[in-house]
Amino acid sequence: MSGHSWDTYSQMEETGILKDVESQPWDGPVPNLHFVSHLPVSVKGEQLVAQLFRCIPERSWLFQYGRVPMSIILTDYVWSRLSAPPRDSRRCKLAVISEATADVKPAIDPAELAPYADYFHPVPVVAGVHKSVSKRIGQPMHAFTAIPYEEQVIQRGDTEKWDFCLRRLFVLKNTPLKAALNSLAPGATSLMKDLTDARIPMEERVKPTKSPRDLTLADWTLLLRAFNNWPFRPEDLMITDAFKEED
Amino acid sequence: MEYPPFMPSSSSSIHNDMHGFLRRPAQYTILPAPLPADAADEAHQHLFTDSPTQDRIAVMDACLHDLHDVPRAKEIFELLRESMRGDQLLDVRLYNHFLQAFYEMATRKESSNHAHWLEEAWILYNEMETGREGVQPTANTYAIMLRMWLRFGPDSESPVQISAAKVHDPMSLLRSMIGRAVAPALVVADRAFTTSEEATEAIKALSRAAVQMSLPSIVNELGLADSLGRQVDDPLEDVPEAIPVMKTKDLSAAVEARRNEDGTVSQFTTDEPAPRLDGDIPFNLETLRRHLGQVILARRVLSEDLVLRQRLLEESVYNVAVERLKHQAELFDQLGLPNKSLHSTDLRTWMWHWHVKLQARIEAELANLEVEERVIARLKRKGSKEDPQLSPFLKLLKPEKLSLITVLELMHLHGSGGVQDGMKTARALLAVGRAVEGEHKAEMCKKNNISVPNANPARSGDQNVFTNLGYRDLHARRVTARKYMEDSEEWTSDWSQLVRVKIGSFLVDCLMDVATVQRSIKDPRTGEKLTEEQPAFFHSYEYQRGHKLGVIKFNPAVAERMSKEPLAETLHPRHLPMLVKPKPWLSYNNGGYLYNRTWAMRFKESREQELYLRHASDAGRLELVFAGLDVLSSTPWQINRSVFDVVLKVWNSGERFAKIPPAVPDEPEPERPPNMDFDNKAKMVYLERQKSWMQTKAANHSDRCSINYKVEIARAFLGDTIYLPHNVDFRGRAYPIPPHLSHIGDDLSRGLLLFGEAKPLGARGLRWLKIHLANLAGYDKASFDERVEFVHEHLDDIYDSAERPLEGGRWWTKADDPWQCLATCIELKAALTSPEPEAYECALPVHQDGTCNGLQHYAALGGDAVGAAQVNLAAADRPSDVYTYVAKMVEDQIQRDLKEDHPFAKLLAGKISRKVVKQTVMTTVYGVTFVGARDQIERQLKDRGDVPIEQCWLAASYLAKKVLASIGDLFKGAKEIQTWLNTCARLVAKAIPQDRLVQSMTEPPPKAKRSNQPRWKKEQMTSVVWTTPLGLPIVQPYRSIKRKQVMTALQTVFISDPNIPSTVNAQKQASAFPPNFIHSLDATHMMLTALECRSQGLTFASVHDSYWTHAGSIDQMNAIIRDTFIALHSSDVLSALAQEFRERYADYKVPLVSLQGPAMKKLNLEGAAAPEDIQALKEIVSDEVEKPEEEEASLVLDAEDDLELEELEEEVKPKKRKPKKSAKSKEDVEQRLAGKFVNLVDILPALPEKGKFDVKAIKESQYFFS
DNA sequence: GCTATATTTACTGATATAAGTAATAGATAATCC
DNA sequence: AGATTATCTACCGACAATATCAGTAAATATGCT
Repeated sequence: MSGHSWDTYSQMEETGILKDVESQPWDGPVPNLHFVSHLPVSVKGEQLVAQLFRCIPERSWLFQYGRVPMSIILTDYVWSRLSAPPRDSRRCKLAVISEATADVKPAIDPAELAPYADYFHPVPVVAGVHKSVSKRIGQPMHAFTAIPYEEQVIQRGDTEKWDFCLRRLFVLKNTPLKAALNSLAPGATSLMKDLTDARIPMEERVKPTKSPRDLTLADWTLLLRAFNNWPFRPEDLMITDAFKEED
Repeated sequence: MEYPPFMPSSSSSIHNDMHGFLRRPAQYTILPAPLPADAADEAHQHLFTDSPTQDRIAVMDACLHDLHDVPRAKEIFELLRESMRGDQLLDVRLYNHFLQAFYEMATRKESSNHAHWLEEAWILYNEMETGREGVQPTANTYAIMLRMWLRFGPDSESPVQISAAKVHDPMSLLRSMIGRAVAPALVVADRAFTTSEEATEAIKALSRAAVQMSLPSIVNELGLADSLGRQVDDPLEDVPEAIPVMKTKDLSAAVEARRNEDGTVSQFTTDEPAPRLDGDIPFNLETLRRHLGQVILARRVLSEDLVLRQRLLEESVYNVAVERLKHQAELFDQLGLPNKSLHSTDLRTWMWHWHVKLQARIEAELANLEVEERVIARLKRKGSKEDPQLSPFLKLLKPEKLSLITVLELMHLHGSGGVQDGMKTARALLAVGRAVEGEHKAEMCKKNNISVPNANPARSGDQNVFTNLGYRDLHARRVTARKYMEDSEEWTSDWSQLVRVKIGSFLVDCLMDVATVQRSIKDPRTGEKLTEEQPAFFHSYEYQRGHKLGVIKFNPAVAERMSKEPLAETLHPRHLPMLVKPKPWLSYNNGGYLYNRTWAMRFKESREQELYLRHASDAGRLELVFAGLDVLSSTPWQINRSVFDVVLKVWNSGERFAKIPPAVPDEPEPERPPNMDFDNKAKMVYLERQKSWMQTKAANHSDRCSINYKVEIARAFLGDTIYLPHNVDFRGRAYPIPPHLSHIGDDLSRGLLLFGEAKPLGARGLRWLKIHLANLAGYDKASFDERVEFVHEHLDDIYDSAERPLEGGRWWTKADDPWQCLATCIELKAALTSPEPEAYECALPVHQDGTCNGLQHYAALGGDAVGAAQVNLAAADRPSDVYTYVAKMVEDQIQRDLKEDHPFAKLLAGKISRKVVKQTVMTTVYGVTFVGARDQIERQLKDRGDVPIEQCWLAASYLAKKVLASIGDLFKGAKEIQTWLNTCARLVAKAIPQDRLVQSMTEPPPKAKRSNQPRWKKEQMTSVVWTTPLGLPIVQPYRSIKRKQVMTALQTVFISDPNIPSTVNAQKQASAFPPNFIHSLDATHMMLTALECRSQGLTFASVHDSYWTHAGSIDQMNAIIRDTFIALHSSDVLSALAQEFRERYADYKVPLVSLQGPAMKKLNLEGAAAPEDIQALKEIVSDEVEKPEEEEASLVLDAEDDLELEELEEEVKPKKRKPKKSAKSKEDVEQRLAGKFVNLVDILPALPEKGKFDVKAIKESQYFFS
């Protein structure tokens, strides 16, 4: 049983372990279920945390029970990506999604989690830096708790669109929006006028020179609204990656 | 051993000659390995040019074109000549080009610059005369200078005074010509003269000079040239090749080109007085050229109208395409429909409009660019690093052509690279750049209307090419033809990847900017119809395993349109069969298509391959390779009309049929499960399905596009005799160059092709036709008699298939190869129902395939009787089937395991079919590993469906071990040889040339850049090179190529610079060597067979190890196949290879550090005498150390640091003496193992012992090839 | 006028990216202390 | 010296990651006598 497998959770339900969990309405109180995880120090860990946040707007996975809080221990590296504010060089897709979906707060003072060897296993092979995965072992750790917002800026069913726009635009994370928009779809530059529309209050408008990395959550929300209203928006948002063919 | 009576044995002299040829003293092409990237020096430039130099040459070439910027060209030219860089690329034709350009500048410019340019020309000519720069005047040179003298010399109407250079009068030029053995007749017929008047003038001038110099023979020759120019064209022109050589008998007797050893034409002699000048027929330059061409090429040149048709075919695609687009657009305009929606749905109309707009845009942008680059050029200092200018390149073609190329290339790339409705940017940019380059080169090829040789140099009736004399003659003729052809062609330089990408990006960027479409959709909310003008293309990115991938995508409106109508417009002439016999291969890059530059070998990204080929070609060692290719290229084909009709019907129906995928998917798109919004698992499954559905759809579409090409090509060539020009891959295997429709293609392509000529079957041929049919139907494991019987039993089905292919029982569609089966059914029925079946003339190719050809060669090499029997090298009553045998071996082992209650044995018992092991057995020749074998078997098990899916993987693991072990047991000889080859390659790849060793130790590490790589690693530049018995040098290309990002208008693209040398990939070199070596052998066998078939008058074609000829000729071909195989393997191929390694790598050293790996030890342990081998290795080491003359072998090289030489010597000396006594101590040996070098040749393992099997036994094996 | 220094520009190399390590995980050569 | 760890994983025939940023080298501007 692995925390990575969706089956694990449905099996837990089947076995009745979660029987005493009371479902709460989304705008109700936090359910009596709390998800705790120590992310594996590997690619899988990053994958998992990203997936979990993306379940929030769809209210899938444990969020069927309501706004289940998550407490997660993770490496400094992943944390910095997850919590990077606008303009930060590490600002990324994950940061925007987590900011949009949940109130993420540090749970433990990172200093309490150091030194690494006192609290964690496995201990790094040697203190020196190795490569890739093993170099991350021994990094300082962070812990946070995320409570999904009652008010979701990502509407149910819109996760795909957010995913799509974020992915495409973060490719050109430091390129002015008016140029970067082009890679969204043919004619997508026309979205720019929605972002600078005179009817929008001045402070809410998004400057065409702003780059994806600098966009605030409000900016993204505006952008996605425009995208959603755009009749020419692309259709297949799910299958967008190139596949390498075999035989 | 004797052939069975029905196999005619060929004349024994041929056999002796071939055996003799294969045992001739070896001639290797040996060149130094490339130097490490950080050690490249000037001397290195001689062999390997760097990219900046290549760019400079290309810019210069482009500047010269149409006198675009002659001063700049000259500037670069002088720089290059001065620095001696890339001088192997500075062809004499380039010098001539400059002379020509100077001449034209002198004639064109109104200003007073005449004298300047003329002076430049004479200076350059004088330089050429000295021969200092490795180039010598050619006929073209003399012609240009003569023309210049006539136009501007003191006797001309407009004399120009030249003071700064020595000017040569006709006498001086003539003297030089004679000195260089250049025939004056060729000079006066040279392409430099554009009109008959000019040529006449030249003849007069030279004649006068000859008279003054008292050279009657020259006077005669020129008189002859004059009269040749007045000959009427030959009325027999169109008679096919059967009448060889020349037309007018008296002329051929009168004129004899005397050829020197190197193939230059020195003189025309005539026994008779010069023919009387015929005043009635005016002198015609073209006529003279054609006649001379025949004399020089010693063969008929192609008739004018055939050439014209081919020329039209090769040059007109773009013209045809543009006409079609235009026509379509006009059609819509004429209909007078302002209706935009109609307008917008037609792809061709769109393309036309893009083309029109793009043309204008290119012109404008190019003008900007030119100004910009001029400014940059003025600002930039000389010598500073600069990107090559683009405008000269873009000026090479007219904007309309650039525009069309861009549009067509982009449309052509639709769906490539696994991108939905789009393409990878990098590929698109390169493709466009390459297309522009190719088109320019083609234009240059077409520029001069030169005679094209027709007949094959290795014509039947010629001297036997395997004899010394015959070979030399072949060589001499080829060199002559080559010189003639090359001197008449424009020289063009190759562009670097960088230039291609930049050109591509310029054009694509323009296109994306201008191309728009009207896109209409229904607003998803309001349902209202919306129309908007949108870009037709857009640039975007996709991700592939977290890696960014730049893509160019089509607007959905365009994509939708494209998925419906496949475009035939994007076909390129280089992708089509030829209407005339391909130009014989005159050298490594001259042959095949008449008006497109084609290479005799397909290179990987490896300059080394090119270099070796060029050297071998220039040294005349490739005669038989070229001759063999010429045989394959000159096999005539035709489209099988009956099959074509059926294909067309099926195609137009759009249905799935006999491997043709349906036009619209026959499976519905997977539905979104309702629970996917909250069930992640369901979502995943859905996405998976969706993805695979899309993939199938894309695959179907690309299949249909490819079939569409085939059908279109077949349609275009219905009723024609066509030819497929061939070249070889780097191992020497031959392939037809046209990629779409050729006999090497899929079943459909093969079914659509027939030999160009039909030949009577005869009794044996009829039998073979039946056997062929059985083979195609999949009934190929039985004896010949049984196969014939099979056909007799299915005659009804066969007749039904032939008569009513679609309406009847469709028996043929169930065959393994349905389309070929249909073709054969039709032929067989036609034969059997004809009044005299045995006299029936049949054009269908009948195949003889080697059974596991790779293993056959291994068995022959190792004299392995057990293996030989398995692959039908030994005679037997019925064919032996390896796959069945191996399956049985595995099954037996499973039965044994069963007794021990092995769980997988229980699961798999009785399920080991032939099919399960087939792929693995086949791929052992390619060195398949355990992992690969397991995957293959897993797939097969899953296919069977009677093994639980979740157990497949482990079961496959269990089976793979057994299968591989069984194969190893069965083909012991093969395994040993494989290991030997692998070990040799591994050692070679780790070896370092001696001079590098000393040098790299001596010179301090360049700029103490922290290198974490040990020096010896960086010095590993040696690829495995060997020479096939036919003389073809083979260079394994595997290196660790470094790619870099380069900036373009759209994005950066990640490309490599093939000119930057990089270290070899030792693992790949080693693992690929066994298959490559075997393939180089089967290629040799095929070539020998092709040559022999030609000399015996058989039509021949091949698909690597499948040899084709007419049914009636099969017996004869079978004899030849066996003869050539025996000849090949009687020459002790492996010893020759070992010997070649010893010579080629004589002074290469292997660092012992790289032999420490377990594989090396294991390899030595695995051998028959494991401990002895180890001991031997140790002995060698101590020998090395003790030999005083082997200084460098005992150099200590620390693995981590680059030590100074002094340090080395100090360290070495004490060690050198010490080990003598303690050589036996294991620790000592091991200690000395680290950080030392041994001679590569000393540690090459001994050849595996050869078994008892005598390869001559195949004479009696019916099923060897069958 | 001319070199020394400051500033700008060009170039190179490193790094992050997405996300069920593409559908899969065992052997082996290479690399670290 | 010996364990650990990246790298394959069937040959050929048709190829191929990229935007951004930090650090450095080179070029230009500024400063100084």
